[in-house]
Amino acid sequence: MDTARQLDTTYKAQPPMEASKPDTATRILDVAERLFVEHGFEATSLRMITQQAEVNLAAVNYHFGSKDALFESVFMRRLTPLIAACLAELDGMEAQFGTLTPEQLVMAFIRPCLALSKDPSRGGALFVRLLSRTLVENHRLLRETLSQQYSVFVQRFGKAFHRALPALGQEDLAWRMHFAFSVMFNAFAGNDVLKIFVRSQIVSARDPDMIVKHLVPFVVAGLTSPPLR
Amino acid sequence: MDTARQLDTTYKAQPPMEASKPDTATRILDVAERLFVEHGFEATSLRMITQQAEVNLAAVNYHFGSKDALFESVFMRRLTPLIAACLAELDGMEAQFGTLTPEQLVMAFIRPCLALSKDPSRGGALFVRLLSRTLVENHRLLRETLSQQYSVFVQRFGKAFHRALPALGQEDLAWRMHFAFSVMFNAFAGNDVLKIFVRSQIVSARDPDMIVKHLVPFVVAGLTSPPLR
DNA sequence: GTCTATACCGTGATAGAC
DNA sequence: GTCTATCACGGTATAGAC
Repeated sequence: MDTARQLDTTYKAQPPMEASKPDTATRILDVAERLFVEHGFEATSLRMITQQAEVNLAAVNYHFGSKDALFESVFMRRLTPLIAACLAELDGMEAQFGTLTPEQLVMAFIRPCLALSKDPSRGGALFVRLLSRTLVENHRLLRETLSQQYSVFVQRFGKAFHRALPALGQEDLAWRMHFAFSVMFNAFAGNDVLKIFVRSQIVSARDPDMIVKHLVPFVVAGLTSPPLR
Repeated sequence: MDTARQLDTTYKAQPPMEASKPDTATRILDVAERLFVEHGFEATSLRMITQQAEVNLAAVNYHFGSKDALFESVFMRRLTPLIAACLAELDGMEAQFGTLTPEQLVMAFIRPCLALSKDPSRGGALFVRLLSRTLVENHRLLRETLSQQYSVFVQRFGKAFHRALPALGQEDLAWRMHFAFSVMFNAFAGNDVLKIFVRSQIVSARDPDMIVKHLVPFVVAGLTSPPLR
């Protein structure tokens, strides 16, 4: 078919009615992303993915190697730019303000997350949920890949936090960063820990701006409380 | 075999060398608990469980109905007493001190968790990890069961928090409780959000007392920060 | 290089004999 | 209560078509 089009370009160079299909690998990624978000990793079968993507079952293993590797690809396609955006935001704010306040630091991380959650073309709010949930759940598939690729992120933010909170010792600071990112990832994951027990209409509001409005003061208060001892 | 023993009780009423085996259902529960903690739910097959428990494969479905229901049983065997212990702790402290401080409230929840994590006969630290991780991950298997059975827990603690933090509005309070329990469950889950990125020897310390020492001030600071607006 | 059809083995579940 | 046999479905590997 491609050769035919090349030979006779007058005969519809692009099929007019048929929406220009992305290539096989991209179709798989798009469908897999949606299904992983909707049903979770385990509950999504390769046969569901390949059927909706209109590709052969074996195409997944050909292009990605395994279901695990496919998940990693789906995940990294979004996370890599997000991490870069966070680092850029941090650099930009430090260039503008010098040493940042804890609140500014928290916002340097949160703002790109908010932007991503409002951009449907990059997965939108649903993907932020998948992303956060995967980080919170400490997914076996991502432990090695992430620690190799994104140690810069923690080192960079770690230094910034150390400058913003000079009164804290190394150990104290490490714990607080750990807790702070726990809350933030959990908030974006949208898993209402308390809604498991009782339906709380208030907290289950999915509006990201609403989350941030309450989240930031909580985290900043925890970070800036008096040093231990 | 049972009939033989009943007819001739002189012939070893209890086999002497053989350690008295718990019944089938209990053996399944014990082995399943250990394997679920070690390998996770999906990675643990019924064939692994029944083999180590020395029971037939079909015994699981006979006694529990399904793998999902087995997980629920494993889980509830530990969670039900834990919830009861938290409520008892709260009642006891209120009887002693009247209206509690936010720190006392947090401790009313944390102390029973600590006790459980130090009791190997009830699953110990490993089970607390499974429990917290399951809550954090918002496991599909537990959503309905939990919200039905344990709404008392949130209602009871909600009232106590409301009395301890009278300056906060309903909405503000709900968010802060949500964040507070997020951090606490996450801490006990032992999923170091930051260790995903970089190996932090400091935070990865699994000593529960160490966790609490840093966790409580962080949570209390977040809870007691000035009301919004 | 890409894609397809198909076979393989492990999984959870279940019916029916004992 | 327990066991055997069998089922449909899961991820994966591979041989071969284009």
